[in-house]
Amino acid sequence: MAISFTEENYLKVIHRLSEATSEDISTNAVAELMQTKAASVTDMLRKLADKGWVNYQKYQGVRLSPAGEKIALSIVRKHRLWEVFLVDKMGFNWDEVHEIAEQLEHIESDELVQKLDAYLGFPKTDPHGDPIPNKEGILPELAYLHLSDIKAGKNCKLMGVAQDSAVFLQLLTKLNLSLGSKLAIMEINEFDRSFFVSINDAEPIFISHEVAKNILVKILA
Amino acid sequence: MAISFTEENYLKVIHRLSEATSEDISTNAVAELMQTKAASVTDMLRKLADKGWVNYQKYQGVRLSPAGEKIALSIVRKHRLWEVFLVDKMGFNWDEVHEIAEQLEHIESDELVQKLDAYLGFPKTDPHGDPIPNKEGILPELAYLHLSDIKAGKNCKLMGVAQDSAVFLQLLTKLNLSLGSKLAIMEINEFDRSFFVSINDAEPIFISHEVAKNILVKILA
DNA sequence: AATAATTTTTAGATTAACCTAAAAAATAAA
DNA sequence: TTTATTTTTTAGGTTAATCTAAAAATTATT
Repeated sequence: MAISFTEENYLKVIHRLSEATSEDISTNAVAELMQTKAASVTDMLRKLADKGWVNYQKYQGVRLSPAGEKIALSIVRKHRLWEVFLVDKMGFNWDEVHEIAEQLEHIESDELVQKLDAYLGFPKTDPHGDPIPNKEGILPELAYLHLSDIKAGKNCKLMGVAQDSAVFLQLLTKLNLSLGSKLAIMEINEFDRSFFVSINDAEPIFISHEVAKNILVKILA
Repeated sequence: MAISFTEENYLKVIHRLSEATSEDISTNAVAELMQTKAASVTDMLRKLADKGWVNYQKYQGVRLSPAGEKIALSIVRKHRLWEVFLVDKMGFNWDEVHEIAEQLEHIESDELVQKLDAYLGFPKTDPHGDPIPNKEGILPELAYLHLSDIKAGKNCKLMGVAQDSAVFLQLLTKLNLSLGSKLAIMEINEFDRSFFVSINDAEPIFISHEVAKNILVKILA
């Protein structure tokens, strides 16, 4: 069954919201991420339900059906593979690729995706550390922790970010933080919950709680 | 001014038709290439004229304005660069890339186009021998001849094709013809105007006039 | 030059995706 | 448990791109 760019974007957004919760997704939540009005979302949800891609009962919220989940994952897969392409092959910075990948993710050609994957060396994550679903749509659960949840005294490694916005990524770059950076938490300030950390063994600096919340790490042994 | 995929496709089609003639382009000609109805074309031509991309007087046909020409050339540029990418980097055959490039040509990012161009080594032609317009939209005029116009006894080199359809390209591949192939015209049959040619010095074979018409060559000294 | 044939345009509808404003349902607060 | 608030849906419209059928203009043919 044919699918439009818009429908793909709705499925992607519902998928994204579903990752954060096991509850049904509200019309308003979808509207906000889609940058549209709730009334438009209601129309679209009915349509997506007719096509069998979501389960939707009015006033009860929405969740993806298995068919919808499969489509959403294939879009996420394409988005993240193209991001790897843009950074690794085209030389873009990690804060520059999101918008372009938003376009490229809609290119339709299974064969291209497969060849691209091979060309990139079957990457496991995108330039922000987000896992790339495989061909079967299986998304490896990477159980990373938010830096904001780590205790003082720990050493950890930056494995990903919880947000892809250009301003946030540019800030990380300014702080000399990128995938793989080593973080030694010297101190956490009670007052504003800011972190005093040494990055790659350099002089420690301050990182706001807001930033720490959006940094994903694993603790080093 | 914002432009839609559809508008881009209309400009591209008008550009393509304009290459073959200096006359104004008819509504019907556009309708045929756009696979749509003449009435729809009329609507769109008025809109494109309002936006300043074409010159259009009703019943008198249409031609691109300088602004429209610029847009059309940038789409052609992207289409051909992506085709090179698909063949050279992704390993597709020359008959497999047209449809995918039709999608990729609408990706919006000047920076990506520039980086892609560099990554591909600033190619001068696409995998079918068609010239790639440069950043300024200047399209080198490659004055190739149709094989059907060459006299018996001549030696020439295959420089391009006048048609990108998969069936045609697959036939060429079957005949062992590709960009750069050497063609020695042994004989031209008066009856059906078919060509008896030796390809890369192999045993001569027959090529129909229809095929010869769509092969672009330059004569070897 | 008049008629026939073809091409192009207009008129009026349709579909997808969106909107605003009002009504209905669900949830929270008094 | 009523009342107030918030969320969601319905109703009715808009815009872009398309369509069919009919009218108008152009071109070709006697």
